[in-house]
Amino acid sequence: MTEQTLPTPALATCCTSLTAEPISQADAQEFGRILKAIADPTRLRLVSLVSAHEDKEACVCDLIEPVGLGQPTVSHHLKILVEVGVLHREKRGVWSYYSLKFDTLERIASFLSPV
Amino acid sequence: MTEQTLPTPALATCCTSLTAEPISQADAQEFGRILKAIADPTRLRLVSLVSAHEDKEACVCDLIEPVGLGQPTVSHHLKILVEVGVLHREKRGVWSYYSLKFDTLERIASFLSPV
DNA sequence: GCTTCGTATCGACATGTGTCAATGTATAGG
DNA sequence: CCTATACATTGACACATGTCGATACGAAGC
Repeated sequence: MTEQTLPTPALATCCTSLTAEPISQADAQEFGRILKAIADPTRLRLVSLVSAHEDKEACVCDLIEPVGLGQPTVSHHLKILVEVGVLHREKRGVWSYYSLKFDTLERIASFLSPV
Repeated sequence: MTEQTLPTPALATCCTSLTAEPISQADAQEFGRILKAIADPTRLRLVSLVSAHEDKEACVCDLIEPVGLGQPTVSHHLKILVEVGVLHREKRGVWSYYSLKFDTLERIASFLSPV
């Protein structure tokens, strides 16, 4: 069964830029939320491992060893990344397969990209 | 007098990508450090306000009111942004003028940008 | 030198965060 | 059913972080 991320809190005109004009408090909150999810070494490695993995997806068991943390901790981090829409989770049988949501990452990248 | 940011911890071949291959623990640490500095609503607004301000620079007194926090708090946030090389600080007389360091922001943006 | 003004630093506090061990849940095989 | 497996959730803990008030610092004007 394919799961869904949070309903994107409707805001931020299609392509808000950090440096073009003073961003709103709401935009700051929203982008801060996503950035906070990425701004952790372990989660950066998780995103990296997932997107570089075979078929561009990975289950939890694929990630535990390379990351070197316990299974609950890895699951915890993955949940955070799914919640902000950086990763996508699809459950097949007993396994949870995680994959990258390109558009979210691209939105952040172009937001940060200076004019 | 013009001040200097931390000596960039030499690593990360010119243009590491988050999604191309599994990033090293060191790269994760380094990019996490910068992202953590940006991943705060207040600091996002500060960066935004600075880069959108007249002459693309601003002193602390310009930022206190729009951000709505105390002066020590604003100084604190600015210091964090300078430490990771997102902002540049130049002291002229009694004022500290902060400006954006484009290259750092661009490095982060291209790091996050999916292939 | 004293005062004033713009910033920086310090100490304290509440809150948030990363981690783990233990436990819960759901799917697949026998 | 019973068990084994893969994962999620919970509770607890140490630690980091955002904020403030108070204070220190340093340049400029008198």
